[in-house]
Parts: sequence; C-alpha cells; structure tokens
Amino acid sequence: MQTSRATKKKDSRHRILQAASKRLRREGLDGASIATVMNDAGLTHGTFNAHFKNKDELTIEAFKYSLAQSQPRWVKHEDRSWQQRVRRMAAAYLNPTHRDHKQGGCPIAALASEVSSSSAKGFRQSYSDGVLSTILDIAEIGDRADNSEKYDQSVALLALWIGGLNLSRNVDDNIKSDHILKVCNQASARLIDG
Amino acid sequence: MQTSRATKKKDSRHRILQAASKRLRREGLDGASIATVMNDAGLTHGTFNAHFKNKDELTIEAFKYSLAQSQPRWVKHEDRSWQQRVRRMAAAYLNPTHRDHKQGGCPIAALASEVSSSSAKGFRQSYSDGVLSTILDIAEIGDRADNSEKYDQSVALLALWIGGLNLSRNVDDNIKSDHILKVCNQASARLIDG
DNA sequence: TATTTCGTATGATGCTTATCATGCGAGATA
DNA sequence: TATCTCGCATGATAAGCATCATACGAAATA
Repeated sequence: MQTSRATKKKDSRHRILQAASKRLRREGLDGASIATVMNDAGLTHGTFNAHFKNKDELTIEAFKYSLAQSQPRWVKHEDRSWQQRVRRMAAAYLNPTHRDHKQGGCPIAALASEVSSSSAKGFRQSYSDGVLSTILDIAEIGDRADNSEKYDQSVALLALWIGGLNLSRNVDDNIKSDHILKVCNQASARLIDG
Repeated sequence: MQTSRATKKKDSRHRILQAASKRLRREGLDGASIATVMNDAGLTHGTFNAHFKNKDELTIEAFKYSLAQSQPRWVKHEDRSWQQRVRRMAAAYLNPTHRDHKQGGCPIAALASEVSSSSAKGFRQSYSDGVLSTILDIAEIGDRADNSEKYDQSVALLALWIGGLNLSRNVDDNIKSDHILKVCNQASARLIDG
C-alpha cells in the first residue's frame, strides 16, 4: 500500500487547493491570504512552503483546480442539437444559483477584471489558456479551424455570460439582478440561433 | 476672489481623485494604496485624512469620478437612429485602444469581478447605481418603463461589452484578443438589430 | 528496537498597509 | 505688522502579509 505519509501530504495539498480555490473565487486574488487558506484547510500558516513554492504557484494551481471542477458545466448533454446544448449551458450559467455561489462557480467570471493587473507570474498565461480552451469546449471543437462560425458564436456567448453574471452579482436589487440574468439568457438564444 | 488656500485644497483633492481613479482602474481595489495614490498626486501619505475620511470614501469617490469621466462615451452622437448610435458605442467600447488603456477606460468593466467581494462600505451600492444609470444612458431613456425593449437590449449589450472587453484584456495573444473584440462587435450588431 | 525521514507546528523576520498625533510655515485676518 | 488659521509634512503605531528557520513527533526503515 501507499505509505501513509505520502497519502497524508496529498490529502493536505488537496485540502489546501480546495480551500484556496474557494477563497480565490469568493474574495479575489488578494483576498485569499496564505494564513486564511491554510486555516481553512486545517493547517497552520508555516507549513505552506512545504506544499507550494510560493503564493503565485498556489494561485495558478488553485485557478486550474477550480476550472477543472467547473468543467462539468460545459459537458455535453443529451440534447439533439448543439443549439439546444448551448441554450442549456446558458441557462445553467446565467442562473441565480450560480450568481449566489461565487466561491463554487466559474473562475473565469470570478476573476475577469483582476487578471490583467495581477502580479502573480504565469497567472495571466494560465487564465488565458483557460479562456481559450473554454471557448473550444463551448463550441465542441478541437480547434478554431474546425468550425470558425461556432468558434465565433462561442466567443460572444462566453463574453455575454461572464459579463451578465458579473453585472447580476453587482446590482443591489434582487428583482433587477434576476432580470439581468433573464435578459442575457434571451440574448444568448438570439446569438445561438444566428 | 477665492482664497488661495481653499483653491489649493480643492486642487489637491482633484489631483488625488484623478490619481486614485487611474490606479483603481489599472490595479483594482487593493492596488490603489493610499501611499501610492498620494505620491501620484504629489503629496505625502499623512495628508490623506485631511481630504477623505478613510480609504472606503476615496474608493467610492474615485469610482464616481471615473464614471463621470467616461460618461462622454455614452453621449449621443449625431447619427440618425438609436441603432446607429449604439453601434458606434459598441465600436468605441470594444476597441483595442480602450482595451489597452484600462486606467482611463470604463470603471464598470475594470472592477466588474471585484465589487461583490469588496469590503468598502457603500461601494457596492455606488457601483450598482452606476450600472443601472449606464443602462439607461445606453437606452437613452429615463426609466425602464419608458421603453422596456430598449432597456433589455441595453442590459444585454452592456453585459456583452464588459465581458468582451475583459476577455480581450486577459487573452495572451494579440491576434486572438483583437478577434474577440471584432466578434463581440458583430454580436452587438445582431443584438441591436433584434 | 534503534535510527532516519519528513509532515507539521511554532515562532521570527521584514515588508506593506491604513490611520493618527504632532509640528511647521505660508496664507488669512485684524 | 502681529496674530491666527490650516494645508501639508514628518514620523509613529499597529495590524496584516509572505516567507523562512527551527523543532517536534510519528511514520518509515533497518
């Protein structure tokens, strides 16, 4: 069997990433302090460097971790057409539940306006990769050349989705916030049907 | 004439707000430290409290200041139809120049994902007010009841614009980034024409 | 069982931050 | 001109931060 020490360390790393990815999405790049994250993970702050080289590395790993977690969001449903599947994605994304659970939601939306000013080395690159692969996931293609029309539609949809989700999160009136989600859903349908 | 002391203080306040609004947009809520902003304004850090109660107040004032500055972006052009005017707005917004000048650009996009986790008291409210009044500005109406169709179109357009602008800022490839702007412009046109 | 290994805790370091107390010197006022 | 006012600078303080040095104790190894 696996040595219990190695298992323990893997477990700890997993708990740290889990905690960091939640803090990162809920509180942003500066909100997720090492002490807070380690405390969330049930460890003390000093142990951090045994698991990650530095905070920049944690930020990148936690982002990738949360992106992998939200991957199921884009997974193909059983619907017959791409249009139907994408409409479902929009409904799942532009949703009060998603809006109200930032810490468990899409990291692309959660960090959209912070990336370009981040000092974490390599983070912008990871985020960029995440955006481009998400666009391909939505389009259900492996490369832009496969279907440039679907690619372009997916770009506009992702933009509309992260914009609409953030607007709805920042409007201080539940009725108006719900309305934003609804309207963006309708706009999605219009973009999907071309 | 105005006493030169009062003039001096107003000038200083103006310079502080100018510096803060730039830092706020370029580096986000945590990037705009008091010491940095005061230094940008040509003053020393200790004087800050003579101008603003605390940092939260500065954040709110600087946001309002930058929103007022970008108001010209929404100002009516001479085009004949609303559709033409809004298409022009989209072109001015989803633009490489705007993308590359975050510090002088739209504060709604620049802070989109940071608002909901901000600890600054009252900031979320100010941002929310800014979003709602911007929607009305785009729709060129005074209230949603005036034209709910235009209102809804403007909601979706603003979502698409801030989402597209942020995506383009975060993609690490100039060609792909330009393409995002272009595609979102085309999607805007589709939403505008209904 | 004796020794080594290593995951974690404790605690220290130096940096950055917001805020506040004090004092100076130039403009305002009489 | 003499006194007052107040915008600003200097400097202190306390909190929060990332990072690192050291030590313990349990698991691994022989």
